[in-house]
Amino acid sequence: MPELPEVETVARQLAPLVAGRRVTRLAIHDRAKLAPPGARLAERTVGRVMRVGKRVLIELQPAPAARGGSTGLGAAGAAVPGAAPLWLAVHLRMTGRLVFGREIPADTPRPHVRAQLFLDGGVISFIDPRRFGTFEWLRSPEEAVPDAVDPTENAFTPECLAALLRGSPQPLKTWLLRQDRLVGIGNIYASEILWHARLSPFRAAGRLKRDEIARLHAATRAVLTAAIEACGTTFSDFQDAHGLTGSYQRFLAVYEREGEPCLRCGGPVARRTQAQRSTYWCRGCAAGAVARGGAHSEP
DNA sequence: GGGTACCTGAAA
DNA sequence: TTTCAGGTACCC
Repeated sequence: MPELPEVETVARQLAPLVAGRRVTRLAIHDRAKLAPPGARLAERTVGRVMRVGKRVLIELQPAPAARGGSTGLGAAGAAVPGAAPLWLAVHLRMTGRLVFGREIPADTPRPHVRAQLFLDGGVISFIDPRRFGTFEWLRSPEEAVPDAVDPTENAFTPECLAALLRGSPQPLKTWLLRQDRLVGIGNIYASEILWHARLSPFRAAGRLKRDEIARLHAATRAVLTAAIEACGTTFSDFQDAHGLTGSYQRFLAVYEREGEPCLRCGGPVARRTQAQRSTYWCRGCAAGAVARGGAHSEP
């Protein structure tokens, strides 16, 4: 379930459930996707849980006994095992989910449970049918910060967006999926954002006019904000006791609505494969922008 | 850039 | 049986 709003939702919902709990052990049920942490895990305490880009970061604070010096160094200057900060960075990719459960499950994990972090009074399970998800150990959250702008942050302004777009010949939809310019937008929200901005997915990203960039900026902010408020978009309805679900699917304007009437003009929603992914858009609504800005192989 | 690969399950 | 799926790394 992972675009920016879904990952943000996971981090927000997980944080209060796990903060302050003591770590007991980590279990990897899948082939090793995660190297040993290189530091002691037991006796650490879960600290912050946050989203960075599309990843969830879980802070594992040093064990109290090892916390004596804030430097994490012993008297001889050697690193004290367990004293260094440690962060578990999880990328959910296509089908990954992080679920917190209060009961410790039996030794035989449920299907698709690839890893579990056992805590006092509960367990964080990583469930991932397609096994695309990834784990990584970090020493600080800064290591996860991508060289790209987070569209929910204040630094994301129309001027910032204009600078990012400048010179790119890529079609807008493809450009929005890049993670090295703006982080967090995936296949659902790319189509949704462009519909709200009344822009064709096939326009060259670097050729937008000032007012079009303003519309794209506003739509990006509005769609992501609304999706976060709705706790993201959920299609499959797993019935876990503590599974996370969102409700933004009720607000989707074009995604998976091929042939249905456009909510704005009533024309049919179109679908076309673009860079091996489905793009949904309304020809009629995007046509105005095309007429003014010039088509980029508009079908 | 585009194409392919990584995986599995659901739906057509 | 084939196609499609919320992502990204890697190949020419």
